[in-house]
Amino acid sequence: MGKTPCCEKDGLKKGPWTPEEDEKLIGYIQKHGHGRWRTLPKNAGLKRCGKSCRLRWSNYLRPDIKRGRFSFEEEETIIQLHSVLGNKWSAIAARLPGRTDNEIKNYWNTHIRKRLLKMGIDPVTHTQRLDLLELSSLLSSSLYNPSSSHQQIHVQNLLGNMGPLVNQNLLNLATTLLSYHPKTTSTSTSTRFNVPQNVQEINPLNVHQNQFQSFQPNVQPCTISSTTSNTSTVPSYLNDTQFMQLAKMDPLSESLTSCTSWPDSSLSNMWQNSVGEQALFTPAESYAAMASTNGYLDSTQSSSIVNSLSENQAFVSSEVPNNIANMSFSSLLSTPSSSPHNLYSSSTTYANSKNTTTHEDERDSFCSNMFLYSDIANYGLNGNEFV
DNA sequence: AAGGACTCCAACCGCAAACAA
DNA sequence: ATTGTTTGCGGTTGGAGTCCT
Repeated sequence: MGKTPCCEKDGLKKGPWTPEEDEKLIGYIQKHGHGRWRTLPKNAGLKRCGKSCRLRWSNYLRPDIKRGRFSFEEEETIIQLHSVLGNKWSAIAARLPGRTDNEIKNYWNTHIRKRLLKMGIDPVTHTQRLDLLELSSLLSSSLYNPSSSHQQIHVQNLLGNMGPLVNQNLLNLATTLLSYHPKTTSTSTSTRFNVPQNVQEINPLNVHQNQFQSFQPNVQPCTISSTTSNTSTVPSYLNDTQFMQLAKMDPLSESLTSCTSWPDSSLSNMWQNSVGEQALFTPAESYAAMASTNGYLDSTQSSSIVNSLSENQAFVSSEVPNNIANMSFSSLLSTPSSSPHNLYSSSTTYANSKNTTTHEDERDSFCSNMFLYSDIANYGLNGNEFV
């Protein structure tokens, strides 16, 4: 099945197209249609190969091509489709009217891919990068296991290997956590940690709820507004301790994952004190986040939950001060150390960000939220089931 | 102001599937 | 069924434009 390369004949032009060539090509196709691409250039008076003409037409000159920057909706579609289709650019392009596979491919490689890497998301698998999960787990266990000096070395090696993907905030935090172990120091909680100022500004709950809901309308965020919510599905016989015990025994149990509000207990107070009045997490999700950092779970349970929670995982525990509790792991990933990371903030809710939030900044936030919930979509579960 | 580094994207290349004879 | 041709696709490259020092 030989193939004679159509472009190897002498005298055929390569490289950028001139306006005159474009004109000739457009004129010919409008008059005759493209017909056979191989014979087109000769008929149209172009010193180009048919392949080059086809590419120029389909990627640039076609009248139905939409030019200009990608909209949020288009970006959302690309990411969503890529998580299902992979690098099937033509299949993705078929779902985006006016966009070409080449354009989408370029946009993915130059913008989206980099942004995902920045957020610690593997652009191939669309999941949290394993090395970062491992770091998360190690940091957590180092916090609550004073004898894990070998793990501290491991963490430091890991940080070293991650190179440019780790920003100064993460290094500072890791150093701080490893230096000031809560169980090995006798200082008060308030002085135990030396968290960089800009880290304290990160609030994982300032998400774009509208975007989230439009992306995954069947998932309803759980709002914890009252400790005695009458929407509670927690069995009424469960008190604080029993809730914790049940969660400890079987954190993925149906009775817990179906909880939409807290038992009437100090648990909810603790959680709300940590994250504020409006929380997007169910009690079970919140518990899982706390339990995984408190070491209540074994490694399998922990990693399962951390995987499920994805971006939602927060370093929350009664022993961790609020400024750390409010911080999601991914929010520490590589960003210019001179500017606060606004991964979870909108331009209107981020109190300490500059008012001149850029389009790219908004996309960062938008993107992160989409991935947060595209994982849920992948599991085919609703918000209360995915713990 | 200069030039080196970096980014972005149009265009190219090679492969394989689809089609035609 | 076989062989040659066309088309489509995804990865890669080159160079223009921009940024940084």
